Amino acid sequence: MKIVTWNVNSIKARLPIVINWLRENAPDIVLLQEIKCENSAFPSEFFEDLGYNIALHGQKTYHGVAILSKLPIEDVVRGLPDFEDTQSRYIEALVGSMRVSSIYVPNGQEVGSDKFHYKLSFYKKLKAHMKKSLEAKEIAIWGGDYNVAPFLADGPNEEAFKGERILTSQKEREAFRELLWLGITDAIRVQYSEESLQGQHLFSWWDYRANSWAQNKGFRIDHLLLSPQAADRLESAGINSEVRALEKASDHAPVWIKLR
DNA sequence: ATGGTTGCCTCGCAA
Repeated sequence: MKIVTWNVNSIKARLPIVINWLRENAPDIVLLQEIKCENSAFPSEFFEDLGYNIALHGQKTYHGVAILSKLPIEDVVRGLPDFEDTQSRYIEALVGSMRVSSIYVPNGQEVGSDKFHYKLSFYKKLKAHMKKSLEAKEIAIWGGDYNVAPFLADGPNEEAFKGERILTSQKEREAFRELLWLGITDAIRVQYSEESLQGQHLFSWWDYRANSWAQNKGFRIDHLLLSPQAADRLESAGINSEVRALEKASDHAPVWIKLR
């Protein structure tokens, strides 16, 4: 069972790249973020042709999340429960015996700004929802763009973690780690420890600006978080960073896991 | 370094 999360930064702009990647990698479940279109504008037929069922929580111009699955999709939840939000950032569904979520956490723009506080409140509600979900003892996978680089190995250098920068500030990293403290597993980090050679520079996002990709100045901000029942079945995990080098690439690469 | 680039029913905004 292969599951991937990918912030595509507009599904319409990314359609050929995404379709090709799905054809070559054939994941069973695809969690998309930043589709940047309303449900009615989503190019569903291209994905249906590849055998995917589709659940959408879209929005025009900004945000928008989706779940694609070769197995039937049931019990769809749109929007983070108990969180008033005009932005489409959360969708959850039952796929077979698995509960899967596609999450686009607010960027926060600047530490201390209104958007930053919105980001922290999103995290607070996400934590509450995850805590409740864990009680069901299901195989649960929360994948998405968390807009936080949790550990020092998840950025280009120590400098990137100094001061109060967005993606790496103390408050953001703590908000993310609080999810882990619930008993949740960060799939990439459990496969590749911070100390290991392979664990270095496992980035999922490179800014379009400042020649970040060419210099490999990226961050690991896209994560697949697993309930204990899912973590017990974790076989392998990885990031397809080579996709970032393609013409017209998203600024994010796909992050995947295989579960037994 | 407050720049840089990309996408959007765009001429500013969010990332």
